[in-house]
Amino acid sequence: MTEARRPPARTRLLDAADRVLFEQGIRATPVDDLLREAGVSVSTLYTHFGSKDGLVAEVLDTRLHDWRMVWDRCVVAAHDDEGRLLAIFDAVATYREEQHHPAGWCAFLAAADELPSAPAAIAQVLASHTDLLTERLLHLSRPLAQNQVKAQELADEMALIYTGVLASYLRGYPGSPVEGGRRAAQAAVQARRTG
Amino acid sequence: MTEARRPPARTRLLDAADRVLFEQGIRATPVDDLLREAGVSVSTLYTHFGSKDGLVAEVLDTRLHDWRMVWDRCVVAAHDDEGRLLAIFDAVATYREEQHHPAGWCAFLAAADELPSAPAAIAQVLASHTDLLTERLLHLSRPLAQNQVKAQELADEMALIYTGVLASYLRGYPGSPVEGGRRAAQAAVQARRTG
DNA sequence: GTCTATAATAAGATAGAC
DNA sequence: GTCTATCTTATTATAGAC
Repeated sequence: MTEARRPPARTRLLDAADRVLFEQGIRATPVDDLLREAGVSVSTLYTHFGSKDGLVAEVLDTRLHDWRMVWDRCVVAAHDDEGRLLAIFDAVATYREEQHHPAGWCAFLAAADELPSAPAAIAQVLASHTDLLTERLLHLSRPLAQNQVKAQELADEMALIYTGVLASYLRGYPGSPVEGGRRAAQAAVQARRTG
Repeated sequence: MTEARRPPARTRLLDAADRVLFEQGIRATPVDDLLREAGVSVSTLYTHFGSKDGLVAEVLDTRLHDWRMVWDRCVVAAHDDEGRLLAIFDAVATYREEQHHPAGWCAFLAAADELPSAPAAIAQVLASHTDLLTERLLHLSRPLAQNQVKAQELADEMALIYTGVLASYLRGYPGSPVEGGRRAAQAAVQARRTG
């Protein structure tokens, strides 16, 4: 049996944090759990990341990068304007299945809730995530709206529905939020077409 | 000047907890902050509520009671089926303005995120809140849908949008979630009418 | 019986010495 | 990487005031 080479401690810690933090809750997870899960020592954490918050910031950064790529891919795969706007729901489903664990809801919103006085590193990732969301949704809404105001309204509704899908995983209801989200988004698009 | 009578320590602590816990974050708020804010001693907390979680459970219970009443009022004030379904957004606006502080997002979702291994008392309030939401939305959706399946779909979309409105306060975008939520909900109702 | 004040205990985050 | 020390926080215990 060829033995798999063990990744460096820094990588193992990042992976463990990504796996555990957002299932157990950020604050609910003691650093000891992460250290045990990763098989690293306390010093590894504090020399590489400075603090638990520093580790969280790096994990969030990786997640933002992954999310952006998945969303990119799904937008490109769509074949018309409506499909490109609705691609965010494909992206949510894909991201949860492929990239990260189907448990948990949204790492960014969880961080916003649990770390209200977040250090700059975390606050900045959250802001980048929100910027990506708002700018891209507005961009994708434009072709489907008669004017700039209507486009902004549609984009806001999309952000609302998307956020609702994520938070519904936390609530545990409805059972398949992505499907309901897609239906609600289609209705919003259609309303702008007929109205 | 007639001096206002000071409410009992138990009440002061409940009020302080309701004010502070969901603005600062549940876990981010040390009990000392609540004690100082309420002007009570440590023993008061532990004799009356048993633990910080016990206090949280009681505050959530009060909030559920208040929310149910506000929602009731707004449903009764509406004058047609669509208005009664959409009344949940009036209720959100009213609840935030009148009953509780406009900061913070949703006490129940925050508790679900921050206290994943919640004691029974808290888990039960959260379940009651979700039950109220799902049952009432389904009830109010029935007159607007041709059959039971469509009614359930509409109710799911409403729950999604409602949850999105609340979580949008956490995200800080869109700026006026209630308005976008109402538009999205109207589109969902209309889609079920035309489709 | 309700409340306060204070100290002791235990767990967790952080930091540094080795 | 281990070990130890410090700081914060939740919790409990003790003792006393109204």
